[in-house]
Amino acid sequence: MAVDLDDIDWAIIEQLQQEARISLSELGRRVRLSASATTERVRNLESLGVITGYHAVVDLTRVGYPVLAVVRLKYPGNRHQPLHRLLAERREILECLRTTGDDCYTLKVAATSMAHLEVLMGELADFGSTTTSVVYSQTLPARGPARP
Amino acid sequence: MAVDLDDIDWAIIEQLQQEARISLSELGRRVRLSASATTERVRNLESLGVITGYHAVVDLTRVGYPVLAVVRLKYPGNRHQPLHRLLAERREILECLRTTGDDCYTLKVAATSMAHLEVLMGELADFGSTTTSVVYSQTLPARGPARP
DNA sequence: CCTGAAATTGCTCAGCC
DNA sequence: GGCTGAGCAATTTCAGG
Repeated sequence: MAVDLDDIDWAIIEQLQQEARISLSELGRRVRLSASATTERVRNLESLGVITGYHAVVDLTRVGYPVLAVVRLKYPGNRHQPLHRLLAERREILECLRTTGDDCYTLKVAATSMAHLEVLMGELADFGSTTTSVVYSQTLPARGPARP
Repeated sequence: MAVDLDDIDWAIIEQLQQEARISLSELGRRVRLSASATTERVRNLESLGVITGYHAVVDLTRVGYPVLAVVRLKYPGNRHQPLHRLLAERREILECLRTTGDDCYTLKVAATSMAHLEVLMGELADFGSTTTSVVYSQTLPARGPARP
C-alpha cells in the first residue's frame, strides 16, 4: 500500500503541503528540477493516490463558526448507515474518525454558537452516548507528515 | 472577529476548499465573475485572514504512516512549554487541540508502525496520563465548513 | 531528466460603467 | 464593486537528445 518516495518526491510533498497554489515551474525551482520533470512527478504522485487533493483552509471564527468541539461517540450496535447520512447532511461535522476503544467515533464539529452546538449534540445523541469537549485553541498550524 | 461574506465569497471559498490549485480565471468562471474581480476578492479573503492557506493533503498510508491514533492527554499543571517543544520537534503529531474537560489536549498522531506509536506514546506520557485510540478509518473526505 | 521553442493561458491595470 | 480589453509575463507542453 505504501509507495516508494525519494528525496525529491518528499521535497515536492513538503512544498505543496505548505503552499499548494504555487505553479509547477515555481515548484520546480524550489526542488531543483525542470518544469517538465516536476510536472511529471506531481501527476504521478496524484495518480498514485499519494497526493489526494489540494484544499484551502479557512479561519473558522472568521467565517462564522466560533465554536469548535471534539465529540466522542459511543455507538452500540452495527448500524452505521444513519450516522453516515447525518455526516453527509451536516457540514458542521468536519471530521469523523472511527476508532478502537470504548468510543467508536471521534468527531470534530464546528458551530455558530453554543446553542447551535446544543442542536448538533442533540442529533448525535440519537446514535449513542456522547462526550463533548469544547476547543479553546488550535495549538498547531495545519501540517502534514514529514519524511519518516 | 467574524467577517461579512456574501454569496460570491462563499462560492469562492467552496471552490477553493475543494480544489485549491485552480487558476484565478478558472475560479472566476466557476463563480461567474471576471478574472480581475475574482482576484480582488481572493486577495481580500486572504488578507482578512478568512483564508489562512492552501495545502496539499496526502494519503498517510501511502507515504509510510499506516497507523493513525487519537490521543487524549490529561495534563496536570500549567507548564505547557515542554509540550510545545515536543509538538515542534515531532512532526508525527499532526494536530493538537486544547480543550475543556478532563483531558486538556486531544492530539492526532501518525506512526509508521505500532512500535513507532509506542515510542511516541512514551514521549507523551512524560506530560501526563494518556488515552489512545487507534483509527480504523477516516469516514469523511477532507472538507471545510459551509455557509451557516 | 534536461533544454528550448511554441502555444496557450493567466495576470495586471487602465479606463469606464 | 464590477466589466472589458490590451499588453505583458508566465506557465505549460512537447519535441528531441
